[in-house]
Amino acid sequence: MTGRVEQAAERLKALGHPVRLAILRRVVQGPEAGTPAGELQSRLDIPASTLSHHLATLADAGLVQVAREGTTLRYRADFGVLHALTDYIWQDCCAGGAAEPPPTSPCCDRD
Amino acid sequence: MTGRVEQAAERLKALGHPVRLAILRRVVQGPEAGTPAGELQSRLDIPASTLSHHLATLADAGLVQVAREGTTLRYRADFGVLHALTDYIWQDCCAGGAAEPPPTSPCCDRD
DNA sequence: GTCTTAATTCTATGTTTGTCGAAATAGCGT
DNA sequence: ACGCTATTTCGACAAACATAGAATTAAGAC
Repeated sequence: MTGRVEQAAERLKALGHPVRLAILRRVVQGPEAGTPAGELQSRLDIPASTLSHHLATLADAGLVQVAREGTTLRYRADFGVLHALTDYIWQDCCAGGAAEPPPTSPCCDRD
Repeated sequence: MTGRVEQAAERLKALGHPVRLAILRRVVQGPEAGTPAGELQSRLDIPASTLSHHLATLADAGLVQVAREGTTLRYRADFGVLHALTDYIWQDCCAGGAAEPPPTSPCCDRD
């Protein structure tokens, strides 16, 4: 029974590593059906075991999902979870503050 | 010369801890001038040294700012940085993907 | 069954983190 | 200067994390 805060923390921590951020980026930019681990490995040029470890961290946090296709495993991003996470930051963690209206709003007025 | 990815990772990692998330929440909900460390300590009921350690992590990441006021140190959230971080996730890390339009937009349509 | 490819799990090692009591520092009042 | 309060820094320790080579599992082709 992990609480909401713990879950958000786990996900943020999972994102909190340069290599995992790079992995996520590649996964996001890859095909919607998912990117094979092997392709990530050759693109990012890191040992397979290290990559696998990071992928497991991301998958455990729910940020990516896996699907087997023959001998290859395809990883794809879970945008819903990612979304819920950024929402959490503003709506659950940072709501109700004196400085509530941020300098610029979170997404809709970037120009 | 820390790159953009490394900086984002550092900030996400700083947020990736339940206690620090709780600290940030309190800081956000506190006065705009900043919340004294002592008040955070009594509210969160953790040892002062532990709190100080977490505050340093948040401050090093740039998520909170400190200002001295006599003997007390007031911590306040840096909404700009927080904002830049959630923006980074969608605009730099997750841009250009097949599933680019998220299920719901990051902030402006929550009802 | 054997071979090959894809990826994970095992094992080991060094590094970083989290915790917190004790000691040190910073500022203010007297 | 002295005492008092607020907060940090030090020191120690266990736990978790990151890395990566070696061994293993999984699936398909022959």
